[in-house]
Amino acid sequence: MDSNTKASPQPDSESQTSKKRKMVEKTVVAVRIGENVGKLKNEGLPSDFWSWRKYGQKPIKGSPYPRGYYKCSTSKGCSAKKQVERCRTDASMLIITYTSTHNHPCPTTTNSPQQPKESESKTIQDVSPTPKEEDQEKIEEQENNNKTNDEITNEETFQYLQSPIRCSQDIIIEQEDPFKLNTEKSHDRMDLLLEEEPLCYAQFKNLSASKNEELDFFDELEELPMSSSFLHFTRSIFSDERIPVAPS
DNA sequence: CGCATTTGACCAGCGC
DNA sequence: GCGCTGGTCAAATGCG
Repeated sequence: MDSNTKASPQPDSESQTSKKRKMVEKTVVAVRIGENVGKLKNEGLPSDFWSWRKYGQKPIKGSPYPRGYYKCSTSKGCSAKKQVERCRTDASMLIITYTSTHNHPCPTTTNSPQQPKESESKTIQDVSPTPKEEDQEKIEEQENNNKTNDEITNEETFQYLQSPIRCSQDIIIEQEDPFKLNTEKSHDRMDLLLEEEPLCYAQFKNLSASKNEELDFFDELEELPMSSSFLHFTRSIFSDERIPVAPS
């Protein structure tokens, strides 16, 4: 687009090195879109704090659903990308793969026009003053390298993420292992799995009026938080308030 | 009119 | 070395 041309796909970051298709920093997120498919934009594609521009779509072999390619349009020079595809066996599951990192602060913290609600931003900042995916990537890198208590930390995070939103769907991810394949292949542990259950937000809203603004934020944007900021965010909120989720 | 999305083509890595 | 597949670009189209 801007600097990288088609003819010479200069790697945006060192992580991409020379190999185009090899071992880039990836963060995989599984999102359940459920009944909101028709309601959400882009077939229920949840976005995060950044705005994304779709630049391609390709049918993926072995999957009945195409994969969409998105670039971060929040900042012009941002090389952050994400790929969105549906789970082969469960159309209600979206698999979002984030690659590269944002080279700009999260728009949430900068009062972006996309984030009309200020209260949410404040909340996020409270939880994570520097919500950068970069941090997350680093953390994950450390976790990969140093499998000590860091791993435990990650497991805790994973549990935190799972706990409040877990329904019966976690089985799907356990069984359906588009990530596990990747994990086995690259012996790189799955960076992150976050299941999204929109119902949780609705229920959460009912249960916690004080969090109404945050819920309204997600509800309004229909977004799925996933990055480090939201790891903390989710942990902070959900771990303190274990909302029992009863899938209806 | 401007911007985002769609879609086909092209390029490059990877497996056989 | 060849073919396949994934990833990206860019023109065309649609929408606000």
